[in-house]
Amino acid sequence: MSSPAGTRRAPTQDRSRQRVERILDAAGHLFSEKSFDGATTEEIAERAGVSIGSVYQYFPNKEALFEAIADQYLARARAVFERHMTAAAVEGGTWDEIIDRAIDAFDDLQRTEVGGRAVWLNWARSARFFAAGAALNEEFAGQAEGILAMFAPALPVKRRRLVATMIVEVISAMLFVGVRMGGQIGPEIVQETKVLLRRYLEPIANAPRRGRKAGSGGRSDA
Amino acid sequence: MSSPAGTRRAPTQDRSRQRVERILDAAGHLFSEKSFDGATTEEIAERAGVSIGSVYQYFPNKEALFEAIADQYLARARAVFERHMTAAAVEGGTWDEIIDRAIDAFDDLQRTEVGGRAVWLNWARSARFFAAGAALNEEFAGQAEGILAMFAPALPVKRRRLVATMIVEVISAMLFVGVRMGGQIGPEIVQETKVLLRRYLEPIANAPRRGRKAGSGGRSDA
DNA sequence: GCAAAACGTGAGTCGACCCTCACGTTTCGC
DNA sequence: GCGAAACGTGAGGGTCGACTCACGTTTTGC
Repeated sequence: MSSPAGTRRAPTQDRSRQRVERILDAAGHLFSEKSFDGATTEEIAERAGVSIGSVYQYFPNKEALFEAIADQYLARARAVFERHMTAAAVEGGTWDEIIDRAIDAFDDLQRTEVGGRAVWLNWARSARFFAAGAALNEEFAGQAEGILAMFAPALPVKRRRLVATMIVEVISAMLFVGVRMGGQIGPEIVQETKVLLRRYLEPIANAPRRGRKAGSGGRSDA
Repeated sequence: MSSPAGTRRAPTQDRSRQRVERILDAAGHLFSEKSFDGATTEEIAERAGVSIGSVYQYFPNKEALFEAIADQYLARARAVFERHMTAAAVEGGTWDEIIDRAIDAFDDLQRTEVGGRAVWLNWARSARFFAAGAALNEEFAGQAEGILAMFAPALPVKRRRLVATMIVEVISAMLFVGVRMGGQIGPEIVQETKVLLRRYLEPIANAPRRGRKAGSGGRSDA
């Protein structure tokens, strides 16, 4: 994902590394405020307190800026998500707690990471950015599937995929609402999303966690 | 919403009315395939089989094209939605049937109306189009609230608004998935969305329809 | 049939924006 | 301290795309 044609110098000094950070931060803000096409490279440079030439010193073109942001966000999302999930697994959390943690993790991430808004706003647009978005959804759907496999082993594999997709889409929708609302999601929306997913998933698996065989008292979930 | 500054001639002959139709159709397709910024006016004219001059004969600028599409879509959405809802009310449908009908209505609409994809893809982007999107969500949330008032009178007003918002957001998410998938939503996603909403709304109101007092056996729904 | 109005055309204008490059400045290695 | 490498700059080139306008064609009203 790093510049096949038109490679640029990689920053080696501290000064330049900080500048690259500032550029990416400015780009993230502007891409989420005005969309990829709406933001100009000039604006990005200005907001970063840098000349336009400096931007192109490290990024071959405008799209590379977006890709760098998407990569950063993906990495952070992966880390945050995994941290929450393994913590929940190790601490022996209940099903409900897993859901709550997942939603809180994304809420946190969205609240602290500007790149997230930029990515969620722009990834569905043209075929150009489809890759980044598809990677995100694949990533998360895969994680969700893994968790479903743990907590609802009786669920048929094919249906497991569908349920995982629904979970990811609902959470995506919540994040998108955040983008629409200018970056922050109201806490009552977050809370209600937990309710929504709990009720959806309740019939699928409500046993505490492994050991007990799934299906004891649980519905069949056609 | 129709051109305050830079007004253009309104088509009076049949020939020109058909041309305007073709232009809007082409614009709808291109806006949903390549986004508002991605589509050029030249392309739109070409796809409509019309010269660029003809486009500007009836629309003062590119944004006016989008606004016209949004208006058309809003009108059709309102009509389809109301038709389904009043039919359900008159025929004395159950709670579940109302949900199914609502989802089917949107699915239908999205499947037949190109403007829908254009609107859903582009409305959240810049502040320019926020109005159209806000109008849509207001419209639908209001409708949902009305139905909730009918079927779940015990639900506090404040919470009713939140639940209505969640319903609209979930359905929006489904429509957005359709846009991502190139225009069509898989039937299994549609089906699963019904399941999702049914389970979410089940504790809120599952009495058949008025007459019986709400809350008979139903949970309190904190 | 004819004038007038409506309609249709597309080469051309104008501004915006991505990106380059030749030249100046700072940091590094020794 | 000094040469070299890395870094920083911003005016300007080149392209692209929204929009215009002067002129030709079709339809309408009578």
